Amino acid sequence: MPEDLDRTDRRILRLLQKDGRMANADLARKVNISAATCHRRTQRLFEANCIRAVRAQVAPDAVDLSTLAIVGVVLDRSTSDSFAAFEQAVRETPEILDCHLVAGDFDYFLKIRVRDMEHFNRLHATRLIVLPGVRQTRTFFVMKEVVDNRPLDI
Amino acid sequence: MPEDLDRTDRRILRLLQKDGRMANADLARKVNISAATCHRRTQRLFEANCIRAVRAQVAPDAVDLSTLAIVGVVLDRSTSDSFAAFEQAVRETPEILDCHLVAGDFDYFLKIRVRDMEHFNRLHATRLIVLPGVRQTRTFFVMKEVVDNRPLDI
DNA sequence: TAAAAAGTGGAACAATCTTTCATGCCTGAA
DNA sequence: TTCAGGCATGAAAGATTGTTCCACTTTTTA
Repeated sequence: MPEDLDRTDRRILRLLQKDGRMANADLARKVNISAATCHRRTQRLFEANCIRAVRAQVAPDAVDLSTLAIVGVVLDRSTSDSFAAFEQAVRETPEILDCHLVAGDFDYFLKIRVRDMEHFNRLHATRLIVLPGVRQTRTFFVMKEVVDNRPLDI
Repeated sequence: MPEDLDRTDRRILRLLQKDGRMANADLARKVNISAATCHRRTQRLFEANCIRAVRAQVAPDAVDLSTLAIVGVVLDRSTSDSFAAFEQAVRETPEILDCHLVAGDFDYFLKIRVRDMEHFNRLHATRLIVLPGVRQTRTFFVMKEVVDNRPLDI
C-alpha cells in the first residue's frame, strides 16, 4: 500500500506534519516544485494513505482534561478471546488515548486523559478494572509532560 | 490563558480535531453559524492557543518507522539537575515521541519509534542508556497498536 | 530505438478565505 | 426603566487560494 516516496514526497510530509494547513503555494515554494505538481503530490499522499488524517492538536487544559496517566494492564491468560474483548472495550472508551499490546511484565499500556484525579478514580473503578479479563492494573500518574506526540523524524 | 469556551467553540474544536483541513464553509454549516462568524471563532481558538497546531498524521509504515517501543526509565536520584539534563537530552532525540515524568516505580516513560529492532538496539545502547543520570531502563516492545493518539473527547 | 506512460509547469477557471459594514444583543450605570 | 457602550453576528464584496487543463519533457517498456 505505501508506495515509494522520493525526497520531495518526504519533504512534503515533513512540512505538513508541522503545519497541516500550510497553503499549497507555500508548500510548493519550500519544496521547489510548481503549485500544480505540489497539489498532485499532496493529493497522492492522501490517497495512498501516507497521510492518515490532518488533525488539530487541542490543548488539553483548554477543554479541562489536565490529568494524564499511564496504566499498565495484566490480563487473565485464560482465553485469547479475552484479548479481543478487552481491545474492543478499550476502543469504546474515549478517555483512553493510546492502547498498546506489549511484550514484558504487562500485557497492555494505556494512556488516559481525564479532568482530574477524582474522574480518574471513577474511571478506574467503574470502567477499567471491569474491562473483560483484567487481572491487575498499575497506574503511573504523569507529573510533567516533557514531550507529547512529537512529529515523526522524516 | 484558556478562556471560556461555549458550546459552539467546543464543536469547532471537535470537528477540527477530526479533520483539520475542513473548509470553513463546511465547518460553519455543521456548527450552524455563518462562515464569517465561524472564521472568527476558529481564528480566536488559534490565537488563544486552544489549538496548538494542525498536523498531518503520517502513517509510520510509509516512512519506514514500523517498530514502536515503550521504555520505562529510572534515574539516579543524586541531583535534581540530572532530571533537567535528561529531559533536555530527550528533547534532542527525535525518535522519542513521548516522554512523561511519572510517579511510581519508574521516573519516566518514553515512547520510541524506529525502523526496526536493530535500529532500536543501536539507539538503546548508544543514546538511551548514556543519557544523563540513567540508572536503569526497561523496554516493552509494542506488538500491536490498538489505539494510537485518539482525539480528545470534547 | 520508438512508442507509451507518467510527470511537470504555466495559465485560466472555480472555489475558498478574509474583511468590511450595518444590525442586533447583551451588560452595566444612571 | 432607559440608555450608552461594547461585543458578537450574518450578508456581501474583495482578495487569496485551490483545482483543472494543456502542451511539453522525462522516464519506462517493449
